[in-house]
Amino acid sequence: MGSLMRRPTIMDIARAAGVSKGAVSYALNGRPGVSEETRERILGIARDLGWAPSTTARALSPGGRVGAIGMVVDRPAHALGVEPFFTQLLTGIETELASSDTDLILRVTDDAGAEADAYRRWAAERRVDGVIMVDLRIDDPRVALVEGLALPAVVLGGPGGTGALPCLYTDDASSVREVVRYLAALGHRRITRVAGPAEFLHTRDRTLAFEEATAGVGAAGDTVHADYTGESATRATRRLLALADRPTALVFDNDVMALAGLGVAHEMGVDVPSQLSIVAWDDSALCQLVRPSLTAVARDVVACGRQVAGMIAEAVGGAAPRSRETARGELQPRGSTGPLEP
Amino acid sequence: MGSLMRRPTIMDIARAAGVSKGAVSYALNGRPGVSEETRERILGIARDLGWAPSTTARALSPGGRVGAIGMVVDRPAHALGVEPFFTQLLTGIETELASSDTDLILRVTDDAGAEADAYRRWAAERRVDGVIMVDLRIDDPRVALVEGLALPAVVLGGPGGTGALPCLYTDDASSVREVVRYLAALGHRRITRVAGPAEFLHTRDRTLAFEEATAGVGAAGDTVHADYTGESATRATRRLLALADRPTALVFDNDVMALAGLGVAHEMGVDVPSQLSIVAWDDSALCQLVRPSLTAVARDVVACGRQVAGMIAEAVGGAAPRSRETARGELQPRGSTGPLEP
DNA sequence: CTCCCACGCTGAACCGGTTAAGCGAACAGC
DNA sequence: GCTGTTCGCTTAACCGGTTCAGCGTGGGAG
Repeated sequence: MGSLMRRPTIMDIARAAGVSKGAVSYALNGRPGVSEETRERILGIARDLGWAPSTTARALSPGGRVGAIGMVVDRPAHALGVEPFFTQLLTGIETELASSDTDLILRVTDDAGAEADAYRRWAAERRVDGVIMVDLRIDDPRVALVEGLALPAVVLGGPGGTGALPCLYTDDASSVREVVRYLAALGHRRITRVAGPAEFLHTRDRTLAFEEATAGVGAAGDTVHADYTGESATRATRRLLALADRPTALVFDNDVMALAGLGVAHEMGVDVPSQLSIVAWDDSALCQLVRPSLTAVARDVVACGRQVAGMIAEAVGGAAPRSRETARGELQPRGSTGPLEP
Repeated sequence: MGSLMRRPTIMDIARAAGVSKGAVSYALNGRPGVSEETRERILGIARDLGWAPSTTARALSPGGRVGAIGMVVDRPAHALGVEPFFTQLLTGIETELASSDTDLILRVTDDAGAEADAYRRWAAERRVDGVIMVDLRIDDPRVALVEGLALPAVVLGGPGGTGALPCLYTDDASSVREVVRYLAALGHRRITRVAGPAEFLHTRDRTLAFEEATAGVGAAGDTVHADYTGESATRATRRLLALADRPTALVFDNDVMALAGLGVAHEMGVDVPSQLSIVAWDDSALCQLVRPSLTAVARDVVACGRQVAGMIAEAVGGAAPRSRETARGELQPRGSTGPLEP
């Protein structure tokens, strides 16, 4: 009864029950091969002994799971530093994975080559059962790579451009329309969007929808690109607000950039919202802490994380990959938007 | 060759080289037991075949590395959502681990029991080579648990209260003194600190240092506790600013709470900095994006992450555990602090 | 020439599970 | 009463590595 007891194995259970190793395995996995009576007895002993399966050993048998999902986040460190989106996504994924005793292996890289290497290594070493892919790019080479590795995967993004991989997508276009109509109704006719990097698929989708929607309400709808960091948004906003016919409304592709934009407006003496309206794409606590509070397109990112984790669990289980749609973002009007007051 | 080649095992290498399984193992692990010539040949074949070790199999036999470090973050989801600290730490850890092909296994839980379970399971199944412990509490039971599990570990926090575990600590006390002297020099005599949860060790250390420092300059130095979220700080700040003799300076234990405090001041018509000075403990891009920009105690959290990852790598390698000190936080004066103007 | 040891390698056990094959007993069908 | 089947379990191989004991060989020392 020492302090450093070896943890029980199925062999220990077998000895205690007076049966063979195999019988214990059948019993514990709910498979036929043992009588109901013996099964009960074995389960009881396992419980008494505090037995827990060794995923490591299980993974070794053909077709076994290793009990881990991989995710690579390929963003420059400074971009990741402040963005709530990522942390919220992580939280959602974790809560879902925890329920099935699955670990998340996370890798943060700052170049695409390292990301590809991670997938290759994970597949070769059987370190993960599947991967979650985020930040889908246009013609993303990772899709073919992961398909080639025969690694179960779910893409957060799309639809489209994900090959045969199932994806979890959002109807960004309708949220874009909602935002544009809302701003148009407030009287705005020069609306500029400070978007994320052009290579992201969802950036392009939003841009197309934005152009269509602004044209639809007879407004000028330009898009400039930044990289999700506050600094990049600060530069872009300074330039935009210095224009002769500066926009009267700005839509930022994330909350950090919107925050930066608000700061620049303040610094340049442009009042929000009487002279400039600001909309943030992702909502987070930040948007409500700042004054004026930021009107935002709120998505339940935590729920997204849960969903995508559920999907990868299914895919790992061998289910047919079926793409799903998340709840679309909803506009949360707050203090940073309003009618123009000359 | 076929599209779906089974990945090579050491047995395949052994066959190709005409030697035994054991010899291949010795050769690949750089251990004595094979001639230099044979080793070269085996390594060449392994390279040609594209062999990669199966961590799963390796973990099964006693004494092998699995190439993964575990970290549990036990904070309520909403608290984690916005805080840059965590993401920056993660980034630092990752950059360091990536250089040694080590994976990070991350678990986000919201109760201490689940955290303990994670350590136990990881240790029992040999899923990780070591763990990084954050958010050290007073009389933290995790220390004894992890020591008992004989799991290599490094604590981010301390010094003190970490038993025999090595830790990476910061001299918070001197930063506290710097902040208090700075505020006192500006004329502040009622300084209140909105701290993190009282159960964290670093919270207590800062509180003690704060009481001493404020007493030293003849100022009133109260501490109230919040939970690092914007909401909790909003409530606390509203209460504090409504007091008859309200504080003239507030020190918040993280950037998100400082942001919330700034919002409340604005909402209550208290001008920052002419009527109220605000200091944020951790610095981040947020502090510079907001107006007025927030005076902050800047620590290089990314560097902390790198350091702690380096330390756990050492500990896993069997090196003697030696605690280290990180660079202390430096005060970054910005727009949110200034002399009182009646 | 002999003895001993170091070297380089082999064979087999082992880690903790899963699973196919086999086997005796009970039981049903004809 | 004999055959065939099903049930309940055992045996043993297997997953992909690591590691220890053993063994033949060659070389140096005496």
